[in-house]
Amino acid sequence: MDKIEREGFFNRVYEAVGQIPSGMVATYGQVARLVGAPHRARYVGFALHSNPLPGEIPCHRVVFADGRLAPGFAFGGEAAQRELLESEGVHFLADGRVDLDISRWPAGLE
DNA sequence: CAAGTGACAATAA
DNA sequence: TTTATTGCCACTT
Repeated sequence: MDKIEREGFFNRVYEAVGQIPSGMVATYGQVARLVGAPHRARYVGFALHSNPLPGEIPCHRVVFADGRLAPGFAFGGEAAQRELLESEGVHFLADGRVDLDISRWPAGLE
């Protein structure tokens, strides 16, 4: 937890996302806050896109504040992501959104 | 060096 | 209620 701060705020995002357990999802804003960037939500997603670090960064576990996914993700679409998250054990709403009420990773953060 | 861009979030209409 | 716009701040060109 000390070596992470190299020069990239990105690396912190990677760490935070990498700590998301299966069956859980974190929102960009939450990850941003965890890395110490309450208003850098945009950049959190940018970090994942810029440097996917395949295998180290479960981007599919990161969703919008509404529990929604990006309108044109990379895995093949939001639908593919839904399947993937369901496979992890994440609950979904009828609206196609993640059930942040239970699948929210920083449970108890507040 | 300056301007543009971007997997979001919050507020306004 | 949903849709549109603005603001954020670091990285890219």
